Amino acid sequence: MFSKTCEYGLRAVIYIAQQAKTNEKIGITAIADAIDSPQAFTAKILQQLTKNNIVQSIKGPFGGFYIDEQNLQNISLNNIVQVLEGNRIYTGCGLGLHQCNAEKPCPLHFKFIEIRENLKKMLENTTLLELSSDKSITDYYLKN
Amino acid sequence: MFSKTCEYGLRAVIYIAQQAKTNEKIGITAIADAIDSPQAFTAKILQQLTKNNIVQSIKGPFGGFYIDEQNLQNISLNNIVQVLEGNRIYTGCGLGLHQCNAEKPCPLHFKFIEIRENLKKMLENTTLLELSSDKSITDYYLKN
DNA sequence: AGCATTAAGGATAAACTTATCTTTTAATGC
DNA sequence: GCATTAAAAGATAAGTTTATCCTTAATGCT
Ligand code: FES
Ligand code: FES
Repeated sequence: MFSKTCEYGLRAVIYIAQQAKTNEKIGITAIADAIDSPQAFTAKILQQLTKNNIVQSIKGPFGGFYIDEQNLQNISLNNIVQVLEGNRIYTGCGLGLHQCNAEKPCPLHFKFIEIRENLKKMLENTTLLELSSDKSITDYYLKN
Repeated sequence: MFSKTCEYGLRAVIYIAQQAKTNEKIGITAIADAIDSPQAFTAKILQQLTKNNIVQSIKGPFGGFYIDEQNLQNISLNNIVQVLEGNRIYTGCGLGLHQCNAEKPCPLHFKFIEIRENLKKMLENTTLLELSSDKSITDYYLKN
C-alpha cells in the first residue's frame, strides 16, 4: 500500500508525537531504534518532513526532533502521506490509466474511488493528537 | 496502490476476457496496443498469468491468449492481484510492521484493516464475467 | 574561542522494479 | 519435412526505491 519511505515516515512521526508530550526532543538514533527502521534512511525522511513543516528539529547538544503543540493538533496522517507519497495515491487510477476521470472511467473506477476515498478520509481523520494519547501509547506498537 | 506489473496485468486480462466473448484468441501485439502498455513487459506478465492458469494461450499461427468459459466465470480480480502482488496487500501491516496482528497492533491497525478488507472484498466481487459484459465494454476504457 | 553533539546535505551503493532484446519452443499450413 | 507464426524463456539494460557513508552547518557547553 505505502512505500517504505512512507511507512518509516509515519512511524517516526507518530513516535515523535508521542514523545513530544513530555516536551523532550528526540534524536534520530532513539527514533530509529524505537520504530526499528534504518537510521540514515529515516534521517533523510525526517529531513524531508522537517522541510515541509510536519516536524521541527534543532541541531546541536540536546537537539533532535519534536512536534509543537500546534502541529500536534493540526497535522493528520494525510499530511504526512501527501508529502512522502505525493497525491497520486489520492487521485491516481487503480488500473494505472494516465488520468482517473469519471468521464472516461476504467472498469474499476466507480468501485475503486470508494476505496480510495475511504483511505483518504481515514488518514484525514487520524490526527497526531489522537495517536499521541496515553491510551494510544499503551495499546499500540510501532515495531514488532 | 498497485505495481505497474499488476496494473498492466489487470488491464490485459480484462481486455482478453472482453475479446474472449467472440471466441477469438488475441495476440500480445493487439493486447499491448489496446491497453497501451509496453509489449515485451506485458508478455512477461501474461506468461506468469498463464502459468498460474488465469489465462490460457497457444503458440503458432492463429495462436494467442484467451480465457475459457470456466475461468471467465470463476476468476475474480483478487485472483490476478494475488498472483502478481502476492498476498502482502491483503495481510500486510499498513505501517510496515513485519506482522499485522490484532494482539500487537500498530496505531493504524483497526482503521487500516477495514480499508484493506474493503479492497479485498471489492476485488473478490469483481468477476471477469462482469467485466466482459457488453455494458462494461461500451462504458469503460482500458487506456486514455 | 574551542570542543562536543546532533541534524542537514551530498555522494554513492545496493536492491528491486520496470522494460527491452534475443533465442528457443510449440503449433499450423503447405 | 519445411517455412511461418506466435508465445515461452533467458539475458540484459534502464530506472527507481531503499539504504549507507561522509562531510558540513548549527547549537550548546566549558
Ligand atoms: S479511471 Fe481508473 S480509477 Fe478512475
Ligand atoms: S498491525 Fe499495522 S495494520 Fe495490522
